[in-house]
Amino acid sequence: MSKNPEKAIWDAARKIFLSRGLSGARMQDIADEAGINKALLHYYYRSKDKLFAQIFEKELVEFVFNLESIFTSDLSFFEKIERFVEQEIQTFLECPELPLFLLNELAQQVSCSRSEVKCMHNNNLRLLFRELVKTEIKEGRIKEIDPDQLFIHVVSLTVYPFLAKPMIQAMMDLSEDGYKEFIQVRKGEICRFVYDSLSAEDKEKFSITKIF
Amino acid sequence: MSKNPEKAIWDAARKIFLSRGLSGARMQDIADEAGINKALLHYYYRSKDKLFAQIFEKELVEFVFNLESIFTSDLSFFEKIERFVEQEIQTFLECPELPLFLLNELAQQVSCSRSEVKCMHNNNLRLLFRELVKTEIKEGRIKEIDPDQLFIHVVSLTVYPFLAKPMIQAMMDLSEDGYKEFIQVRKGEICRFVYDSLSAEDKEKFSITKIF
DNA sequence: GTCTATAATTTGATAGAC
DNA sequence: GTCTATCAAATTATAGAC
Repeated sequence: MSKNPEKAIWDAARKIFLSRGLSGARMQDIADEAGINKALLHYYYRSKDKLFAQIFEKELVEFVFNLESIFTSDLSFFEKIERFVEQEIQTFLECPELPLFLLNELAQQVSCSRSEVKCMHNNNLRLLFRELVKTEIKEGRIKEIDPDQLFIHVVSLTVYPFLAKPMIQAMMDLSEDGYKEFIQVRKGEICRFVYDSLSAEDKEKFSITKIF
Repeated sequence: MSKNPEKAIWDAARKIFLSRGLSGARMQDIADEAGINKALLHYYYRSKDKLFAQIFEKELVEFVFNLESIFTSDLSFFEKIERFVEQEIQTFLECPELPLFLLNELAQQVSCSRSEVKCMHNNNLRLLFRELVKTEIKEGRIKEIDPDQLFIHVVSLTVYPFLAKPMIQAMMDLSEDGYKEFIQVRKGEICRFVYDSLSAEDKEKFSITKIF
């Protein structure tokens, strides 16, 4: 390795874990990627599980934390949403495996009462957003909507295309560049879609046909 | 096992693979789940990889195939979308691990030129939807929008909440029942959100502030 | 067909020289 | 600290009795 071994191992492990997950990753592959010997992994990080746990927690905390700052800024509501979408997309274009990695490993956690999950529960991202939406509704700037559902709307529209990257590429026959182009265009499309929906006049309400 | 062993093994393997993925699954666990001996797994399915490949392909093909029928029905456009959302949600409430399983294993595929992926590429789901949207736009019943983006919008809104189940439960402090309730409510919310957006009057167009 | 026993291989982890 | 060599456990796969 060129840099110090601890850092080299961290970077290598992050790369391998993110692309193959905990159970799919091999210590030998991490060592090779880091350009050092397998024994050094254990010297610096004790075990595979400990190494993974540290990386996973850091990625998760960082990810959640990054989002909070946006909603405390002094931008307008739609600018906040736009900023949110932009930041998510920028993050995931730089590291496309991140969302699938996080969600997949979260789903594998035996106990969901671990510190990382607590950090999500205790974060005020949801509360911040809830207050923002309530205000917008009260002021009559957007339609009535459940803030939690709206939050999931925005996150879904933004994150899903990264989770489904191979499926989207296959269905739409996109090259790597074509996919990135699709995502770039999508940035604006998401904002417009959300804006249109929240600004819509009240017409006859869309009634759910009971099919089942 | 009570039923015939081949079927028992299939069901057990499906369950284990869906919850833990290929690399996380153990042949011993599958044998235990099926109530038979490990050697029988190999007798019926040769190897772990072959067993997995068969199950994965079946799940993927079935999943894609089920969706096509909706868009060839004689429902109205919004009823088709509603039906699509309902069917997806029903499928995933019955098998919540399915979406994460499919997307995760698709992302792990070394070569994305395998038959399963070809089946997606060659399916006409996208083309069917594209024509539907074009017609609606031409007839002036919905706003102008790229059909591909709209398709991903609808799928995102529907599928993401299942992919992010643990995160949503943690953030919103939901029990198992609370989560199901959230999803049920969401069914209507998605339809309304999409309907509102596609029906919105043209106002001043939402301009993307250049932040970066 | 189904089992027990075991082989063959992979893989996480450690001992010990330098 | 870093390496080579090796162990111990886990895991896929098979041989062979019944």
